Amino acid sequence: MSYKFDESQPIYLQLIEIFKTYIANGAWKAGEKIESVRNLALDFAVNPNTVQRALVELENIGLAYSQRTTGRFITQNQEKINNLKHEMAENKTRDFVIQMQAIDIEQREILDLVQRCLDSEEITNQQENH
Amino acid sequence: MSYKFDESQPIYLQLIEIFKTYIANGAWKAGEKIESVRNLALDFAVNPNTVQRALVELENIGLAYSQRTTGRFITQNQEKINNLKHEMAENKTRDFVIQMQAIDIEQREILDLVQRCLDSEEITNQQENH
DNA sequence: ATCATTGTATTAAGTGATTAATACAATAAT
DNA sequence: ATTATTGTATTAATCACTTAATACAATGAT
Repeated sequence: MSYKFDESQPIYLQLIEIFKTYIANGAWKAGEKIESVRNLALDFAVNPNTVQRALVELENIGLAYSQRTTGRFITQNQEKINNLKHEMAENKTRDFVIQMQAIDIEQREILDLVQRCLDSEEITNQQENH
Repeated sequence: MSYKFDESQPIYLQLIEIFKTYIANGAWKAGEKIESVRNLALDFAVNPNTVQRALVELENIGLAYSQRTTGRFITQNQEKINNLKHEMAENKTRDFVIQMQAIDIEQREILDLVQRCLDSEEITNQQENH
């Protein structure tokens, strides 16, 4: 696995975002057991304490739960996962729009840029499928 | 002025982003003198050293220059400012699209979310104009 | 000429994130 | 029963960011 972290932000915050992304996109499914703290630490090449800190946050927001010696699991509440996905999507969209308006990009231009970016990504994906 | 900083990221990096935004949206115009390090530090309620660090970075990327005791100025190269704006817009768009695809949002849904967000922002702006 | 303001530099201290090295308790596997 | 693995907790050390308190040199304003 491995991962390139952004040096400008604490790793545990980036891990939270990564784990939430895994849950939102279905890589980690409802009720599924996730890797142990120690294995995740090996995968991401960070200290187990740093992984632990991120996972505790996942529990605090109800996305995971741990059984002392059995392991850690994703919430079995599928609706909670659906909500997570929708909230992440809306938050990211709002942040994006606010940032674009802050640098004085017009509405039509914002939509055009997104459309153009999606088109170029699509071509990339097609190439990868060959 | 004042500002609420994100605790998850170094302030000097956030200042760089803020200053670049000022240049991109025209709040700080080409050739214009900008406030002194000490005044900016007061405005943003941070240490002068932190402002200095951000401004040095602005110089390193050619967006500003300083005259030892006269003050600091925005680049007089308007094209460089135009390029900054375009690059910021494209980078933010690419980051946004990649993040949305990471949480498995379809292309049409991405565009719909942006459109819906723009619509709601527009209503807000209209209300503010009364 | 004098003084205030400018960018710049230096040193020290404090804070938070991270790593490191352990240790403990509970359960599953053997 | 024994062993390995699990989440969890603790303590110390390191590093980067930030603040703080200065100081210096050059220029504009008076």
